[in-house]
Amino acid sequence: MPELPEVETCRLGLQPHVINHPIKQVIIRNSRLRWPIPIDLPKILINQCFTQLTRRGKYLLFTTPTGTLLLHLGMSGRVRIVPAMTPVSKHDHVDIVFDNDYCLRFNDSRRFGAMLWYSEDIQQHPLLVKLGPEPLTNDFNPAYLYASLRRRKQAIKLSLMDNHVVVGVGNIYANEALFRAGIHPLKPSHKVTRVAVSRLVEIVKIVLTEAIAAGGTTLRDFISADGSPGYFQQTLYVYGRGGKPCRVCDNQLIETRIGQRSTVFCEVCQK
DNA sequence: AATCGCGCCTGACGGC
DNA sequence: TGCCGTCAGGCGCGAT
Repeated sequence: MPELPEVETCRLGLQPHVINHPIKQVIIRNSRLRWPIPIDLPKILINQCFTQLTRRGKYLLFTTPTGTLLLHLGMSGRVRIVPAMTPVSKHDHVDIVFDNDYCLRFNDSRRFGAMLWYSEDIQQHPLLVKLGPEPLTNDFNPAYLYASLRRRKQAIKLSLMDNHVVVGVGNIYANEALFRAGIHPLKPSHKVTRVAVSRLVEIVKIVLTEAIAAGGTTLRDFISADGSPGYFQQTLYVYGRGGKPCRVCDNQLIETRIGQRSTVFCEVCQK
């Protein structure tokens, strides 16, 4: 389940292998992802190069001179760079083959992912245009978040996971950031104090940055491996630890559901 | 505009 | 061993 740090790690790992390598073949074995892969994608991409690989939220954006390939990994999506001759495995849905006979291979068992083409300004794409700020930029700052939360009565955890508020904070990091900021996940958004909002902004940035740094250690063998997810290398305080003792105060962690998502917190440390 | 619940999908896991 | 139900979860979307 890639969160922003995994997507960023993926971007950094892919970059040297996909930029400025002419594409000679595109193989679509299964086009039924969240939305169908455009049928004419091979025709569009062949003989082009990706000139840039960027990220917006959890979307990877492969720029070409004629448009942008948009890739989302959903829950189970993985991309690897492998020799084009490598035998395919179950759920290997797409190969983008470069002229050096390596290919970008997309595998996605649950098919929540997406691969789309957009020939206009990608930032205006319907899936991107309404997204909130990137968490690691200065657009995500205490003044912005406080103003944004004031209009919202829903649980702070839901706001934090809402792409209109800030992108890239999924369930794992929402749980972790709220714990580390000492904020109860059910607290109504507009009741979180200025001070707590400031702390939350800072913590979100720290948690994500740490995770990206941890992911970086797996980059070395990116070509062969499906890099193990960065968050496993990060100490998790609450996620997946319901019923276990809090790492800070030893009190038993509470597990509940907020918006159909598993939520773990410490009722002593989080107010 | 905010908010809520639904559904897409497969693999892992527990119970019998 | 096998079958079946349940859970996991990003996130767009439609309804309110």
